Amino acid sequence: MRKGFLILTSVVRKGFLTCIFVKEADLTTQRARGGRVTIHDLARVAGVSVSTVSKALNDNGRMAAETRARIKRMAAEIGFRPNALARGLLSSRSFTIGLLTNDTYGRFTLPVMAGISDALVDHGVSVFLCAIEDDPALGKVHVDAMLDKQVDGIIATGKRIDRSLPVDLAGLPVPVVYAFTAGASDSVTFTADDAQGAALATAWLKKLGRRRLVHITGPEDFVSVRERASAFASEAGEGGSVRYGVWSESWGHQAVADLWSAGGPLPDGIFCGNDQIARGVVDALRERGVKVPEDVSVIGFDNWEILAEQTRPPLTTIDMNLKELGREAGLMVLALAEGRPAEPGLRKLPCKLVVRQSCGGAQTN
Amino acid sequence: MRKGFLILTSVVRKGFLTCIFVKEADLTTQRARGGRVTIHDLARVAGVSVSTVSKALNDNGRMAAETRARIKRMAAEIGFRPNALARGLLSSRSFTIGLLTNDTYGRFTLPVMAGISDALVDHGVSVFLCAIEDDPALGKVHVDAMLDKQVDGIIATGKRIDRSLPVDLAGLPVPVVYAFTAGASDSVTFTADDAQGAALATAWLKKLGRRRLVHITGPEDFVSVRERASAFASEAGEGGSVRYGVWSESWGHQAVADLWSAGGPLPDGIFCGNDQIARGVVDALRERGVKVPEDVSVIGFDNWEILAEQTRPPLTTIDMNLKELGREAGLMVLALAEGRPAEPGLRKLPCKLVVRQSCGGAQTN
DNA sequence: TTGAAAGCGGTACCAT
DNA sequence: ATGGTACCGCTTTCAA
Repeated sequence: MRKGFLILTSVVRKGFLTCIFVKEADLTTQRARGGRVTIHDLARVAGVSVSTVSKALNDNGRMAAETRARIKRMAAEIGFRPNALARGLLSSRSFTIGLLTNDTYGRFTLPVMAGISDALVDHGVSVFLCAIEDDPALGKVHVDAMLDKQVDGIIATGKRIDRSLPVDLAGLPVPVVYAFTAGASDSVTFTADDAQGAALATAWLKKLGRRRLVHITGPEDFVSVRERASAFASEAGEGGSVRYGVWSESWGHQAVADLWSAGGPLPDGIFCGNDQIARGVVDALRERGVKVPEDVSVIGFDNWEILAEQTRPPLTTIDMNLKELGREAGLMVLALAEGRPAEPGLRKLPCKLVVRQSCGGAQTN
Repeated sequence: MRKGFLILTSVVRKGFLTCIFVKEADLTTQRARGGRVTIHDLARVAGVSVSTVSKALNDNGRMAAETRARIKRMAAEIGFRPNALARGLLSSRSFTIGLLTNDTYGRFTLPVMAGISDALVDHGVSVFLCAIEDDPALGKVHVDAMLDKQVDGIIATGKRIDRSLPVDLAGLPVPVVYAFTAGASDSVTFTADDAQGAALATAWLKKLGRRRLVHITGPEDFVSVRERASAFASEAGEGGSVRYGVWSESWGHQAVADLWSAGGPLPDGIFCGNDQIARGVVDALRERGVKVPEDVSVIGFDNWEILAEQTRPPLTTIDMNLKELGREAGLMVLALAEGRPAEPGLRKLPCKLVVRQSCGGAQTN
């Protein structure tokens, strides 16, 4: 079949090929190798050599503008798309990166992923997803697979900045960027600016006239908990107190019970370490007849929309801009993969305030 | 550098190479091309031809067992890993599949992804993640990118079985499998068995002695809502009534308010269309002093753990086995990619009951 | 302005 | 039992 095809096209060489012949050739070839048109097919159809086609499509080399245009038009007509594997073999660039994560639940990873993918798709880069739980063996398998597939770089993401993934990513032949997980000191790591976010939240409570502030948060062994707590403390001043616990609604409930039964002065502003705790706090307050936001302002952290929006009243909270963080991480691996230099170290990206109704203020409607 | 290296190794040909030389060669080569050792390097180091190396490592062709072992040992020593791009170029198999999803929030997609990745990593297959929101242009870009990268197949996942992704996946040169999204009738589609799940839930309520049953669920235009409702109706018999609404906590609240103010006989068992609704129902009941599970049993759907476990009391619910669904979808594309035939059509995978405390019964502790 | 040929890193067939 | 060689699809000198 290939032979007959050759004779056919050689008769109609030099651009006199009609559209009908193109279609036929296209169909014939497609059938032959599963729908893929190669540059050779295109060259035959266009009546030029493969090198000319290559140069025409990549806008390099010099040639008659008319020839280039004709080849491009034909390429579009027969739906030619270059094989990225072959191209990658030559260029040592696969336009592929690997995303390693241990965040199975995905509350943090998903927005980050979306940002990465979003930033990279414009550059023709695809993302391998590797969920490794906390299994070092699985991690190694995935890393090896990625390297075999010649990824241009790797992004490692996790749930907290003070723990590292259970795989060793040092000394890899490709750049590695970390997001929300501890990375090597000579590489770039992204995280949210916990201190700034906590300061933002606390300042908002103060701006609304709240003075007796409490911070109900997660386990003290999280570095982000400590950073937020310390920013809260310095922003809240004398009146502020911090209660450490766990990342759950029930802890929010319990903390409210503790506070209200302690007999001291009651808080009028509560900054919670995450939206789950805030949800528990708001529910507990409602159950004791304390009005939110009239009597007490409550502010969360994470802007976990599905939770924040369904809380009664909807939660004012801090958003860590995870998608943006993902974008930056994506652009960073890309830059490193292309050899552009970057300053190693930890980069803290600013958080933003999302105003709903649990604090009162701007949008109490 | 390469030249010197060649001379060095040719002196020590035929397997007399010491470990020290191997290391040196390894390092030299690594530096030369970014940490990657090729089969040619290995061949030189082992003092054999590339074809012999290839056969040795792939366990085909015949050769002295000792030679094979020696080559394998050296490969391991110098950390040789075949370039998957080159391999894929020859075999037309990239050991890569694409995962297309519009489930940005990821509650459904994540477990499915985990299952797919889990099933495929054992087969050396990696997964491209493509989040396309509901943007047809973005979808096309991702599909084209995947095809360029010669994926062996595509899995399309979504949030509901009665809507399709905003991208045309028909006539692609690779097999496409659908999960939780509408697919072409000549391809394989996986979904949870909504009717079976609903029947399971209803039967559980009946088994616990509940007789006045209500089903509070989502919008009637979801086919899964209708399937669950109809299975509920036939299992519940005369006593059962269905209330359609939206997928939110607030709807759960409101439905309870409606029921309790309607003045009719009050239900003693409520089957909710998802865990969010169930959460709203449970909260609303508690607020009106109705005891769960003593007075009313409530059962959810989805087993969204973070929500189900934090509800007071924790929700008994239906789990759609999404991870298993992902596994099956993964194995299915793999099978199709390898040319193994499969019966096209819709495959409904069974749901399972997860007993917590909101219904009473087995684990009321 | 265009084309032939080498080569990226492997695999497979056919000699030896 | 082992090696030479062609080739997968594309890019890139270098000649014509």
